[in-house]
Amino acid sequence: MPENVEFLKTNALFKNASPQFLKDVSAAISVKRFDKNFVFFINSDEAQSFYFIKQGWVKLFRETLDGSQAIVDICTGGHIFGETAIFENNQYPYSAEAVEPCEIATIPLDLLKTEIETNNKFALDMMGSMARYRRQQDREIEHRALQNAPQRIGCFLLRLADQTADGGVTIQLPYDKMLVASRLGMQPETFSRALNKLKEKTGMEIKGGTITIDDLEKLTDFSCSACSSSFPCNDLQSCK
Amino acid sequence: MPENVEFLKTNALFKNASPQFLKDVSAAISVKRFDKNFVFFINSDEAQSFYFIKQGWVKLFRETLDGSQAIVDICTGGHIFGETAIFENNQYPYSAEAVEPCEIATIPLDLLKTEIETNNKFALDMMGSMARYRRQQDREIEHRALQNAPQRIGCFLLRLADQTADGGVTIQLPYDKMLVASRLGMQPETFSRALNKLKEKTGMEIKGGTITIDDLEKLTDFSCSACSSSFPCNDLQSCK
DNA sequence: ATTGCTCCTTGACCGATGTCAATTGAGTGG
DNA sequence: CCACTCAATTGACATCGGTCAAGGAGCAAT
Repeated sequence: MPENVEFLKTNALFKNASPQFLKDVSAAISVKRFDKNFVFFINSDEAQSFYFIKQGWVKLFRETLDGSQAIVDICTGGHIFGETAIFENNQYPYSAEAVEPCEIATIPLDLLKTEIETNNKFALDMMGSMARYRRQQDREIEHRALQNAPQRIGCFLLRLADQTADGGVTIQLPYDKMLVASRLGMQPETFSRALNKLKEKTGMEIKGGTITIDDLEKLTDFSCSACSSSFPCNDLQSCK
Repeated sequence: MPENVEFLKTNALFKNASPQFLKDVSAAISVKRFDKNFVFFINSDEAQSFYFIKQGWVKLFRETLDGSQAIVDICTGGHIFGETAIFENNQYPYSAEAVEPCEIATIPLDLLKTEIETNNKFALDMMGSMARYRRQQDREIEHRALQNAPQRIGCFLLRLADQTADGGVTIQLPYDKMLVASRLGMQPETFSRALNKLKEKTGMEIKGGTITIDDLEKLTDFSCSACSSSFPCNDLQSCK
């Protein structure tokens, strides 16, 4: 396997990639650093490439004419984005922007398309990846419908936390509180207030983006009651 | 193509199905009528079959411990459901219930799985189907975040209406108002009030489940302003 | 240390939606 | 035709979250 594409293996999607695909990608790939706020593409742009995140966070979103944004997803290292354009007449179905400096590999979509069409194992992995995303979206819709703001935050924190930890747990917010808020579909003000309520209910400690809680169960009791998943939603992988 | 499976072709997913698959399905398929409220399976049941709707409406949903439901989808003739269990360790990821008497074909999941694994064209169609569903879900999340209740209803009606019609249009609600309400993620009371507001704003006429509007543009003006899709969201097919 | 910037928090207020209860209306079966 | 049931509407009220505006806190550049 060519050295310069070895990092692809951190994404399960590529575990059955063909040698030919890897060779082609190796020849065509471009890895670069991008500044915060760099826009990779915007919704309905003609798609030439998909992207693999080596490091940093990227925001996927759509926006209305009046400027309000709906976050589609927020991805980080090991994840790809823009690949769904294959099934959308080669148009990106959302916009993508770096939310912090990041290191990104750009790969021609054609190669991915060919690989899907010719390598059945890969196609299966792709479907698995799409199904995982679907599950995540379904859960998202359910959460927005059935959980209130503090519960949604709690659920979000649980997914960041090490579920196996027994004693106290420290959770680090992966990015801005503002961004977490929009990721969860609420305003920054609401987020701030809801986080406070969560603190009251569970006795967690909050210092900037660092949150410490001595008993995870308090959090699950509070958050997971309004969710259809059985207790810790550990089946929820992050995107793709 | 065996006669007793010809109806499968009403779903684009099966247009590249292999002769062997069709033959196997033909031998294993069971087509039956089911009463209203019949439960095909519940969330996390072990999956043996997937289902093809010949006629009637089926509700896909998940529910929390305390009994509140989140509608995943509401499907009708030509659509399949339960097939995603393939990617979910053979467990159904939601519950399915008939919302009216319907005619349903039951088909072993194994056959579908084998076909996906061995027929690449079919696999590609499957991915297209999954991508379409994904687009629908993304749109759904966006709608819930950015549109208010009357706008969501308007958007729903637009998708039911014949977009090409120029003069007056008559729209028939496909099922109970209660069910429409939960499909749109709101309470029946809210739905009732929001529909009234929509009526005021657009001058539509409502008689039971029949809605007449003389100018569709009034509806798009009102509903589509809070949506990122360019005007008539005609790219939105119903599920699968 | 000072300035300026952005993120975050807090307060006050309001509108949208959910909740509870009562009533009306339509369809069904006796 | 009447009683029953369930869908649908309507009213009153509570709650949640959004909006607007005003600080405060952290941080970088000077």
